[in-house]
Amino acid sequence: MRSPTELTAAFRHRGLRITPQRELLFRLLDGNDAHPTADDLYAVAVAEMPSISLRTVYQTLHDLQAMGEIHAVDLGAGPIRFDPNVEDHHHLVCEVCGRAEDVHLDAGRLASTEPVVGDHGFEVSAVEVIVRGRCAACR
Amino acid sequence: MRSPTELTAAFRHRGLRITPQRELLFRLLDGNDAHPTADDLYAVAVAEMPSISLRTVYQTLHDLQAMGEIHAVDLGAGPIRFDPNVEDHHHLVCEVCGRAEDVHLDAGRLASTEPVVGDHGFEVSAVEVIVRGRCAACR
DNA sequence: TGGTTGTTAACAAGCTCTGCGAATAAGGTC
DNA sequence: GACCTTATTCGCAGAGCTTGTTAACAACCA
Repeated sequence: MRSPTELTAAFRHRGLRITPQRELLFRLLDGNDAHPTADDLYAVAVAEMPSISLRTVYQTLHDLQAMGEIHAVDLGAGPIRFDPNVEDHHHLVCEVCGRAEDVHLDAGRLASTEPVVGDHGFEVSAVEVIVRGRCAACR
Repeated sequence: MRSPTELTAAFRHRGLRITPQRELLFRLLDGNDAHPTADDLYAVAVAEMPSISLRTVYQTLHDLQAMGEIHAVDLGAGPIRFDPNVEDHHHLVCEVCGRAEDVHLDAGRLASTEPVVGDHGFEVSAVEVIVRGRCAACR
């Protein structure tokens, strides 16, 4: 995800308006590597802006997702997480505490899935890897 | 998943009872590679046994899952799918029609994620790969 | 400043899945 | 085969997450 300042420009460029709610969410997401859920973000946002609604959080997250600024990640354990890191990376998910960490798997290694997939006549657009296990803290 | 006959024995062995509902679901899952949802299975089951309830379908799927006979797969698109194929494999998901196909990625290739993961102090129990794209029919 | 139009908040509802309890039926025993 | 014990089923209510709807509101432009 780009910086809040750049996002502001990008939204304006698309004819979208900049509201205090959106600015707040831009800030909360900026550099956030905690893989928060919509509800997580809402909880933090509401502390700063009591009038903000959960609906607006979802709305803004969808807008950002549509612009490719964030990714929605379904880790198969509860609600969808949002990830402002759109670089090529994957996730380690702790089966005990549920926390997710980023992991950078060798792209070349995964790229070699393509010939295999080719046999299926599949046109690949993305490869997601979820590594499940127990994190250092939970062992 | 083992055959319906073997499952019957396995359930009995565990002190679980064999009911017509369970027998029906064993049959519907046997060799089923369509990655059905609980509701999919219910729809087919109800055609044959109008009195069966969705609740029972979920219940039986959980039982089978607890016995390791099937896997629950969250493809990040709608409800959970159930997969009687518990061999080591991964999934291709079509972003257009939503269908899922099995794909056998080279295990050795994925196993080499372990040293990378090791840096995080993570104890790996499973690696799930979802390949997204468009299937042959949807291109 | 005023008008236009995108945004917000609140509420209701959809969808998937689970908890609960009474009625039912499987499987063992006599 | 009848009976008893106990697992199972069914139906419904409800939790949890997410989205649709709409009137009031506010950002932006002229």
